[in-house]
Amino acid sequence: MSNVVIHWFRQDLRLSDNPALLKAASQGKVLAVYILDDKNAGKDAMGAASRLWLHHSLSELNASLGGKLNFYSGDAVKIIDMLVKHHQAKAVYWNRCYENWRIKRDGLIKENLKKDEITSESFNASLLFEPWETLKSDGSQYKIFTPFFKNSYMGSKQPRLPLAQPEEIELVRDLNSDSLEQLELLPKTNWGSKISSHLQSGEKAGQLRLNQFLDSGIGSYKVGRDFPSKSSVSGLSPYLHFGEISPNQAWYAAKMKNEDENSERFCSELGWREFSYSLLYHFPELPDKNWQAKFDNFPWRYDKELLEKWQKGQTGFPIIDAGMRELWQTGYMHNRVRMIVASFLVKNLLIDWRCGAKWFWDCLFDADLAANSASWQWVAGCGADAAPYFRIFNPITQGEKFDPQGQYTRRFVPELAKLPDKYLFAPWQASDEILSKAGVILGKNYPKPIVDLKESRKRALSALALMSNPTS
DNA sequence: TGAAATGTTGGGGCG
DNA sequence: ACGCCCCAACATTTC
Repeated sequence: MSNVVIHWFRQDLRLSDNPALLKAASQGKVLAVYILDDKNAGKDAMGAASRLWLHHSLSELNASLGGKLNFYSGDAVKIIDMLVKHHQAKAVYWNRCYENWRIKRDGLIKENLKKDEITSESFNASLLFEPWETLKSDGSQYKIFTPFFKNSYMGSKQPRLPLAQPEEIELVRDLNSDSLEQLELLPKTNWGSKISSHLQSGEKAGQLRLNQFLDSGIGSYKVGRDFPSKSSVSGLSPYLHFGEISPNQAWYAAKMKNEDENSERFCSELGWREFSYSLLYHFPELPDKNWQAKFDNFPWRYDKELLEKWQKGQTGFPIIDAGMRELWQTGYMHNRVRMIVASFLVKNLLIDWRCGAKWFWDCLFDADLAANSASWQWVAGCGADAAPYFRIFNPITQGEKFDPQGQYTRRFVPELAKLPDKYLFAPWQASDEILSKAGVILGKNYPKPIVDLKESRKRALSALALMSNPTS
């Protein structure tokens, strides 16, 4: 047997605070691999934006490994087996993932390795606490966020402190591996080249983003995070998703910076990420099935035309269109706006939350099965600790409240840039004179609203009320 | 991590 | 000075 061990990179595309890599580096020569496994992912295979981000992230990781990262594409079960045999590896190390398809696949791989008497060990590198560590005292999972977070994250138990990166990794190359380009992660459309300018992936970029957030964002996080034109949010979601930084690094960096309401709020947002993972782990069908079964017969309306108008940012509601265009153009959407556009799709258009989740899955750099599924279910009202069915955002009010000067909306809906603030979020209410002065022709260079807010709100309320209480 | 409808209060105009 | 109406402004309830 050789002195080769395998470190299998997955959602841990970093060198620092990487328990499995640290272990591997201490055990022998390391064959570092990344496997693009669309076969086992099936319907949960990555979307276009994720792949683009991943491509550049892998490129960065490869560079930091001196070009010695090995790429493969295909069924990881077969590829790991092949690699172990070919290199006579004595051990395989990786950090755990929590999507159902990955859990199943990794379990199978672990079994196979055990049969062949090859050491394998997995670690936690993606969560502050794993789903089986955050159970209630009776062994069941938390269904409400506040006690989940309070008892699991604000008690005596502290998350693991971040680990240093291995001092030295002796890397070995597999000359039969693919090149990064052969994974074909880059989009072939020209959407890809435009959106690439909004992308800074990799561990270094993640650390930089974290430091920028600590310097200029976190100080006003609690209030500022609701305003899409401010840069108070962390912007860390894609880095956390791909493991370019760890939640432990973010958690302790925030706590070290300050222990005030702002850092507390940021940590609780990390908590929501953990809550989503807990939900996904204990209810693997979270991406496909209503967490609350009473929604199973809800009369969603499938309207392709309306769905497409929402996707393209042509709904006639400026704050909605701004958000949807931000998503398409930048691979990102501000959290407050995500809630507004999601509420609009699900409640005003009565379109199934899964249609929205699917679009986000394809368009977001930070697309994350746990967070995306849990958040859509939260907005739709069918999730755990979800928004009550009667909470329906008014896109006019929300725009006025959270983008009062309209910088955000004007940036992504430039055809309305000259409208005065007063009418920016409801252009159809402006007089012909004001509209023409601003160069706006409704139905021509900006759409008329695709639904009546008041009517659609009423329609949603009665449908949801009927579902909640079908007898009355 | 809402919004709209409804209820209450209090100041000002006015006969 | 008084009652009455109007209507913000705020509070409470309901969906």
